[in-house]
Amino acid sequence: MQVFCLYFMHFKCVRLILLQEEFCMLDPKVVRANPQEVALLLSKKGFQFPLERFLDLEEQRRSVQVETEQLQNERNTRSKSIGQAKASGQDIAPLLAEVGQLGEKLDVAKAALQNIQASLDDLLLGVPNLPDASVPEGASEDDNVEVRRWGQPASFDFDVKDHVALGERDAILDFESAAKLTGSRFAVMKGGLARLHRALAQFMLNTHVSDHGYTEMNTPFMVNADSLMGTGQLPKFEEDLFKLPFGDRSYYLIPTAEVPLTNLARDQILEANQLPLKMVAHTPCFRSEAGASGRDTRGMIRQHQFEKVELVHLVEPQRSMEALDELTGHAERILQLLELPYRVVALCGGDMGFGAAKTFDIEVWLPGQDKYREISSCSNMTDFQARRMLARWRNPQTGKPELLHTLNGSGLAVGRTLVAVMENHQLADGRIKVPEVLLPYMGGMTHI
RNA sequence: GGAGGGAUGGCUGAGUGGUCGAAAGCACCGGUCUUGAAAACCGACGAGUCGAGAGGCUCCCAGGGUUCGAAUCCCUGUCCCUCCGCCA
Repeated sequence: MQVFCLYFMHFKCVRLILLQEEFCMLDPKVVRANPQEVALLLSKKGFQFPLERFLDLEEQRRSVQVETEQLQNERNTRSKSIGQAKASGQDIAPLLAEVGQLGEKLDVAKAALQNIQASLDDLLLGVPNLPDASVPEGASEDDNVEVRRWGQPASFDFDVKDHVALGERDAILDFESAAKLTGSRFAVMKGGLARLHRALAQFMLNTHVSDHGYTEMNTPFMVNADSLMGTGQLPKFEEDLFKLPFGDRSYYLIPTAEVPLTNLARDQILEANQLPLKMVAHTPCFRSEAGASGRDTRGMIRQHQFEKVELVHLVEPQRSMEALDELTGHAERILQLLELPYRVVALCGGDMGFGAAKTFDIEVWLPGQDKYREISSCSNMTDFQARRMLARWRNPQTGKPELLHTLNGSGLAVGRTLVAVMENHQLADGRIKVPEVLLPYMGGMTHI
């Protein structure tokens, strides 16, 4: 409780600070106006902003753009006068001669501008979102700050098994078969365990729809490059994705439903009365885990394919930090109903994702590993994704389209939740007790 | 897979080489009227970008091309619709 209060007060301060600071987003204008401050904030995330190069490119862009626009203006004016002369039956030959080399000069200027612009875009697309002022300093997960705990890890009067050992009975969790079918980092589930896995997903989906006011969505599991650009997985993190060549382009398997759900707002202008838009989807997720060889190779914690129930909010900018608390709470509620002890940590700058301004991880207690492990990650992306995908709403106060704020969080990762249920609700004989809230989904099965 | 048609502002939809960033309607916003609201009427009303401002520039699916000048003509691609074939 004490922790909670402290956390809350802290949060209030942060909101105040945010209101004063204009540059809580990665707006080109903002970068231009406060390059030093931006660079400083980004360094909190462990990112070194190429300040010199940016300022240099900006300077070039400015002068070339002015030149180009002047040439265009001249051309437009002259073309217009040719049209008028022609209409009034005058001789236009001398006018045509005058415009002669204007076109060539314009082409040169345009090409130069395009080059500079492309370099600038390249640079800016690779820059992560600015961390919120409340984000703890730090380089790795060791610097994350615990915000609160729920539940008491159970003490067992027998030797606890991890989920891999528990799954060996009758091969209900079968990694060997999966390796035969596909390769490493896949799993086959059987019988009651497969059903429990399905029950978990159904239960989460139902809870978010019925109790938390989300709209259930069903989306494609493959997306195009534009969508991944919008949410920030591309261009920087292509090696984390499964890519499917298709004709002369490629589709990608979604690494999270955040991609299709958030991109629904791409190139849209939403009316204020449509907000907040809260969506939930149950999808498989595919990750190459390129940078994780050797990590979590045992068991179901880190797979190439897993299922997840994902929560996405699209909200007015002023409300986004509030929405992050709400979203995190919705994910937590699933763990509470499943009677799984967990803690919530605020990620430090160095551990945060590319597009996030603020992230809470929820870590569930795993008796088999004797530690808390990530089971959900809830982030406020502020306007970072919205800017990339041009997702906007019409602000009634200004009458103008303005960028939305986007948030997402797992509610929850189904595979990891299954692991947590197995390990936390295991019995001395190696069976698993089905949590009460899942009984309606289990067709009379009380144990597995 | 074959044959056609289409893509224009928040939406519907006109516009086939020269003041077209674009008619009209709807929606939204402001006002008149009303106890209040609705209706009616009047007015404003796309977005981005540069600029202190005046104003400039860009954008009519995307990318190329023709032209002094392209929403409009040509080429390529994407998506949508209709018909035929195939299909869970």
